[in-house]
Amino acid sequence: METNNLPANILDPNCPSRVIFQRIGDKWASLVIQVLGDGPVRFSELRKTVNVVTPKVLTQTLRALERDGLITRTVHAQVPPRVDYELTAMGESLLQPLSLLREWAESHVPTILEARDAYDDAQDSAVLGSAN
Amino acid sequence: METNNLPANILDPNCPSRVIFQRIGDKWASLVIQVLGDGPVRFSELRKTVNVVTPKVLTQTLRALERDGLITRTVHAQVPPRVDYELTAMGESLLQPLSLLREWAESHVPTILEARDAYDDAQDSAVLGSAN
DNA sequence: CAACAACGGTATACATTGGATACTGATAGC
DNA sequence: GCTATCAGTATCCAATGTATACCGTTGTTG
Repeated sequence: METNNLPANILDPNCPSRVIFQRIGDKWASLVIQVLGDGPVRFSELRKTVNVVTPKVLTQTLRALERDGLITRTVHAQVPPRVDYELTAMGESLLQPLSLLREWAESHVPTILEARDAYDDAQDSAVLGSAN
Repeated sequence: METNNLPANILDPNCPSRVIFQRIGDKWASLVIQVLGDGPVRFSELRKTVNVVTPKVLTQTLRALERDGLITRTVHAQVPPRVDYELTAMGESLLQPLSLLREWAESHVPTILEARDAYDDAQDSAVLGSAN
């Protein structure tokens, strides 16, 4: 069964690859996946590790990831309740691409901060110049 | 000069690496960078290629990328005006990590769509079941 | 010569999303 | 019975994104 006869195209708003691409680039989803890379984590633990997300948004994020088959949600019948979130095999396969992006970000911090300073200085002097 | 004596940590909301990580994961920024991978593109062209972004948001995105030193903005003194956006060397260095993520998304489309169907079906029957 | 088109935006109003905070239900321990 | 723990919901408000109209400049067209 060929479900994928059209070429995937990130630039087509109707292509599912676009939605998926943006899901994994999501502010919280990408962080959650990386935290879960070390093994299962419960809700409150996740909330502490991923600084700082509100319970509502964390729940939304986790539900979306679960729906897409990237994580599993396991409820333990205990009181107080214990719910573990864990990467699926597909979720784990995302760790490497995400790590590369994270490493890129971490290694370019100094350069980017310099670029910002230079840009902001240029903006400031342009404003001052136009006031003359 | 060591500006980076603290270890970069995506999970620390005060660490610049986090801000940068989220900028490159931004809905439009990541698409713009990939479009610019083929060479300089002007504003209206970009707007057509990256379906479908409003001019306000595209401008915001481009300004942010320019400020971070990932793209350059070149105004040609013509009428009607011509403004070209182009990747810097640093911007180009982002192409490979972003491509990996894009390839991941494209290759996992069928699996994720199946996972969604299964999840939604399970939700539906749970709702029906609880209504009995 | 007046109206229009092309381009790169900006301005304004509105819809959607995200965030802060309070609260719930179940139960074990005091 | 009062309190704490945990995994969320509910509610309200702020920030962000979107749709759409509009601007200035100048070459072209009628």
